[in-house]
Amino acid sequence: MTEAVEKLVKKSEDPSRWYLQLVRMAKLADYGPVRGTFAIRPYGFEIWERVQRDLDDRFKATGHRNAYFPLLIPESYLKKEAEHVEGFDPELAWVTIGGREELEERLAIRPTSESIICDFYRNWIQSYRDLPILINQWCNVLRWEKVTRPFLRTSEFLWQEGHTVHATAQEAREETLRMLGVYRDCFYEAMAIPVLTGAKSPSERFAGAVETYTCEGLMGDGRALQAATSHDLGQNFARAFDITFLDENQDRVHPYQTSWGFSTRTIGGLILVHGDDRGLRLPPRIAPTQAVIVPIWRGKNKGEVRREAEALYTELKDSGIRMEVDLDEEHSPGWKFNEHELRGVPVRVELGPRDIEKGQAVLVRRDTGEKEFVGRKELAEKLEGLMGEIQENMLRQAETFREENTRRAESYEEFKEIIARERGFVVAPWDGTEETEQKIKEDTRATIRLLPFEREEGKDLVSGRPGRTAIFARAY
RNA sequence: CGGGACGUAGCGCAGCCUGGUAGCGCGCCUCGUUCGGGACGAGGAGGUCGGAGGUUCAAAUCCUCUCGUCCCGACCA
Repeated sequence: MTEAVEKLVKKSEDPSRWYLQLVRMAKLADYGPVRGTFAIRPYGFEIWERVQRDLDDRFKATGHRNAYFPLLIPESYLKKEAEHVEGFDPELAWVTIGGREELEERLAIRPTSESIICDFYRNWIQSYRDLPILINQWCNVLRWEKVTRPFLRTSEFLWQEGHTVHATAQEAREETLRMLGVYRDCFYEAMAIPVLTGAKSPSERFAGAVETYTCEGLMGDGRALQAATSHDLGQNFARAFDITFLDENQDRVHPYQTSWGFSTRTIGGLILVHGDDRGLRLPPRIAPTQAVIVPIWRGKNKGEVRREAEALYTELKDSGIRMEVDLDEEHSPGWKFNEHELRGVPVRVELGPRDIEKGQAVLVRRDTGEKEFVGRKELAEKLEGLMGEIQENMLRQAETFREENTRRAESYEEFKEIIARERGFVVAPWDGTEETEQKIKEDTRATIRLLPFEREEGKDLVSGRPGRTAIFARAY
């Protein structure tokens, strides 16, 4: 390897620096002038578009429709739900001047849209016949963050927020869990990230929610990432915003609401879960380019190789694979190999004079590095099959990693040692009190990531009191 | 928001201590030779030294403030 390749620090040596370098070298994002603002560059945005499309299809399939709500939220709206303001107050950015006039009431740039959406919903909902309301919004939000990193924590970020309204508590709860499942499927099937799902502890709940459910992924450095959340809001917001409807019995009652969100943070998760020392690795389902053809030519046969590469490109593209052909004449094949590996392209197709002679091409998998010679006629079919295989293998690799890094702690000593030494997920009983949760956090910096749905009883490692199993980790 | 480090060409850095005409590597542009794991030669372009104020005949260099970045902690998708 040459020194240029070694410019990317090893993931295992300095994960933090590796991440920042990779984001810039792979042209995913670039820093903005204001703290926490970033430009998502075309390659990064294409990944987001793929994820977005996958999720959006799933939302539509479960009966949701998209809409758009205002960016600016009057202060008085935010204040209506007490817990909600308190939760977001430290992170708000305010608009106080419009044109040249000082505003009578300052306007918050949305950190999330519950409050302003509820204000609309109050007017839109009169009767049980208006329910359920199943609306999703794709937008940007702003939270004044102190410590930021591209994708993982940015002041402004892109996301999707679903806001639904239901006649009964039961329906709202079902919706909350349904959307958690939708996220889970997207992570597993599209992003090849094996997330764990479960409920949050009360202290980690969304401000204003009755219950928060989460998808938690385990990153390559053993830290957990909250990747998407789904909230059962109960009647909290309906009461605060005075949303009511007449039910079948002619009684005026408050409806039940949910909200759920998934953000560009997941791109950070994708990088951390799948990336390696050579750079990014993208699952085929969301890779903007699924296979790249690198022609290898010599002076005398350049024209021929070039023509063959172009023909192969057209042929494979027509068979439905997202192809790219790298006809750049300034760089050597070796340079291109490294470049496309850095970008995480799932398969490289090498085509040189020897291959043309033999009527074949060389396929190299990004996930395993395996090299294979394939006859020209079988190429399209082979590639198509490879996409599925790579997708599956990447999920399997991530799953294996997660399993190897999920440990049961039998004593508090052991718990502390695991967090200090290996990190990863630690499974241990919790007595349900905030005191023990807080103590563990102070001692180890690990927090409860989730309470699994499968209830398991046990004795709390700190207090000795009876409790249920929780999953702990140090989080991003 | 605390503790530490750092802002000099697109990227990585030297110069600062001891003030005196801004440098190196990579990248970029042109031409030629190359091309199966980051090719080579020759020419060339590019910086109000993060910003503001101060000290000085003179500031990248000294002082003050400010903005930003990174690492380690407290809060969050």
